[in-house]
Parts: sequence; structure tokens; C-alpha cells
Amino acid sequence: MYWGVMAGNMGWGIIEEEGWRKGPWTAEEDRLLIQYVKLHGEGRWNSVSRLAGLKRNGKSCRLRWVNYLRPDLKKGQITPQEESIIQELHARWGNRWSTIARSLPGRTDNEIKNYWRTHFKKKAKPPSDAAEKAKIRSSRRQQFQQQQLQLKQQQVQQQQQQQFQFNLDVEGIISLLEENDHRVPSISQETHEMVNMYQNTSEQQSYLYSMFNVNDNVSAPNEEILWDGLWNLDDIVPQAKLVYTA
DNA sequence: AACGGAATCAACCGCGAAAAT
DNA sequence: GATTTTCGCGGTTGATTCCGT
Repeated sequence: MYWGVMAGNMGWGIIEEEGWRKGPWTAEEDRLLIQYVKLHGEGRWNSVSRLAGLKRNGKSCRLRWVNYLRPDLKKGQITPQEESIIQELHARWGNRWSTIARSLPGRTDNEIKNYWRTHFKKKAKPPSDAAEKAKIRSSRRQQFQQQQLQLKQQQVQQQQQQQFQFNLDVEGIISLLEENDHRVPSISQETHEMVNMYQNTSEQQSYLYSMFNVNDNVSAPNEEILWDGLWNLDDIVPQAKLVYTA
């Protein structure tokens, strides 16, 4: 990856006279910044250096987070659909990149701005020779491969997130059942049993996952039993709203 | 294989608006 | 209300990679 190469070359990790580091971010700096956001949330960027021990100014930290570290960012090339949205919105808004970016979830203003400058500015003139056409074909092929890769990565990520969320949710169910057991007749006996099982051993925890097919990402029928129950629970205990991200 | 120009993209800069003091 | 701080935006730069000759 481009950044990786740059970060590997530590030649210009410059320290300015004020003590701020400049240039490409290292993996360690990224880790510190991610940790800071986990603990303190986004914002108060000027506190990052003090609280996270990063020798970066607030502006640099914000930029790094917004453009590269935010978990909701889409990786990979701009898709043809996104491209047409960019064109359409640029016709309407001009260079208001942040406004355009709001219509493209997971894309940053910087990314769109760069994309526009490198793709659309020159697109006015159509390809005129074989070399240009070959280049476009190659670019499309790369784009397709990138999309396939991205899709696979998304699937893996989704599975991991699903399992993590499920884990959290089951913990929530346990405590809610403990608190409200007598008030929740709509939760099936099966659900009670599963949740109770979860509390026992790690083998049984795996068994619980397998029953819901969480690892296989094909979780429909058994899951419904649980989540129907969850929504009933939610009606009774509104503050206990459980979010299932399938 | 070597070179040079074009393309790409991460990061910086300056500025203005909004929020905090 | 004035001043300072923080944040966000758009423009630009510069290192690296790509690609044609």
C-alpha cells in the first residue's frame, strides 16, 4: 500500500521547532490516535498530544482520523455509481467537497477532491488512441478486482462484527433476564436455556454460537426466536434496546 | 533497462466560522 | 462584547508509483 511504503521510509518524519512531528504517520502513531478516540471520542483534537502522548498537532490528528482511521471509511476505489454521484453533485455544488462527501457514506472530502482532480478534470477529452483505451481497460480491471477484494473483506468484517455484537447482546440478555425474569413470559424457554448455557462453559458458549450459526453467517430461523423475544423485552424495558447488526 | 512526464494520494497550509472563555 | 481556541474546509504540495518511449 502506498502509505505503508511511505511510512516505512522514515526519512522525513520531521520534528518541527515547536516539537510537532510532520510527515507520514507511523503504525504506532495510528494506534495511539485510535486509542485516544476510543477513550475520549472524536473532537478536542488539541488535547491528543497531551492525553495520548502523540507529537502531532490537533489539526494533523483530526485529518488522520477523518481521512484514514475512522472505522466507517470505505476502502478501495470509487465505484461507477459513486462516480456518477460525484459528477452530478459537483455540477450542482461545485468544489464544495465536504457537501458532496456527505452524500457518499464512507468517502472523505479529501478523497473525492483528489478523485475529481485526477479523473474528471481531464475527462473532458475522450480517449484518442489505443494506449489510452488500454489504460482505461486496465484501470477498470483493477477496479473490478479491487471491488471483489473489498467485498470479501467486508464479508469477513461483517461476520466479526456480528459475532462481537452477538456476544455483547447475549451478555445484555443475561443481565436483563436476571433483572426481569418474572416479567418476561414472552421469552421462550429455549432462549432461557440458551442464555443459561452461555453462562456455564466456553464449550457451551461455542455451542450457542453454532446453534445460531453466527460463524457461518446463515443465521435466519433460530435467531428469529431469540430476536422476537428481544423486541418483546425491549417493549417492557425500553432502556434496554438491543441493536442487532445483521 | 533507463529515463521522464503523468498520475496518484497522503499530508500540509491558510483562512474563516463557530464555540468557548 | 472581545478575545482566544478549536474545528472544518478548500487549495496546494511533494513523494512515490505508473507507464510510455
